[in-house]
Amino acid sequence: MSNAAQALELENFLPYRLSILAQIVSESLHDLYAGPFGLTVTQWRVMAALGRFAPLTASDVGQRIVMDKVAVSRAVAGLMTRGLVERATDRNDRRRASLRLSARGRVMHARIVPLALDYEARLYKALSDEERRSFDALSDRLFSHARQLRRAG
Amino acid sequence: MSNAAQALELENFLPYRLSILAQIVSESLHDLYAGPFGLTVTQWRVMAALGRFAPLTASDVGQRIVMDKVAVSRAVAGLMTRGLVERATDRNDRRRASLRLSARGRVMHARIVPLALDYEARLYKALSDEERRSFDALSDRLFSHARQLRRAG
DNA sequence: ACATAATAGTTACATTTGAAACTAATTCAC
DNA sequence: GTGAATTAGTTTCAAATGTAACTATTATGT
Repeated sequence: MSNAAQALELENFLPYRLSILAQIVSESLHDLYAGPFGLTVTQWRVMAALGRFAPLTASDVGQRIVMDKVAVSRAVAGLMTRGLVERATDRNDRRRASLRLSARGRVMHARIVPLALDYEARLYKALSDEERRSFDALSDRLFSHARQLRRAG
Repeated sequence: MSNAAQALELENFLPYRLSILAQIVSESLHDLYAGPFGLTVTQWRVMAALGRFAPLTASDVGQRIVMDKVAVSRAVAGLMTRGLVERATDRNDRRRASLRLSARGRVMHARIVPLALDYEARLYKALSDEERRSFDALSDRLFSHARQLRRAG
């Protein structure tokens, strides 16, 4: 058993590598919709969630996109101000309100989705089809495992 | 050529998946050193860079850990206040200052590194050795490619 | 039925972060 | 050598974010 101190090689350290990869990808994507459409990252994610699963309550949105309720509330407020999202209070439970994209919101969503998918496609060109499937599977396993570790402490 | 609108499935969308994976890993790691040692993510990264490559200028640190100079400046200020980092102005170019961990900083660094490596090891248990090598290689390719795409626009 | 607790969502306050302006020192052009 | 442009790093101000407290409504226990 060696007692030599292990070195932390930041450039090979998985958490660090994941962080900078996610960061550069997120920034690249942000470039596509921030300028032209004036959306923040959180606003775009809310729109993406509503575009796919509406109607959703704010809590549902938060669960979908792993974002706390305050962040969702603020993003929704901004989207409502711009008329991109509509809210309707639930008749049976007036604490809840279901959210959906407005007509304008759907138009914007329909413009952004192809840009986002195109960027994803260009990114995936770094990998062959088989490599892509492999990466997706492995990253899923890492995610599930990271979540377990977090719960376990 | 299909003209059917493609759907954006957030849960399968690579940028989104990378984002939440990096986030949960980063938060888990943060739990290890934030409470016990009172460091922010950026402060810890600066310490990690200095622990491995010192002496470095603030700009060098920024390049190593992909962080802008304002963030580095603030992290270093905090670390200096706590006596964890030392600064020495360059004699030949007094704009520059070389940074290194202080004795206290080295002690703290030496305590955190094993915790970080242990977390990484536990995380990697989700994968076999071969899968790990595969994931590392593929994520490297994605990173390089993402950087190229970013430059290209 | 009534008090207590729980849930959905918002608001307020403090901290963090980012962009741009700024200071100081050095290099470059001529 | 002098003025303009660069570079290193800090400060300033505004925007974004997190935590905790808050409002309103519904559910629960007795």
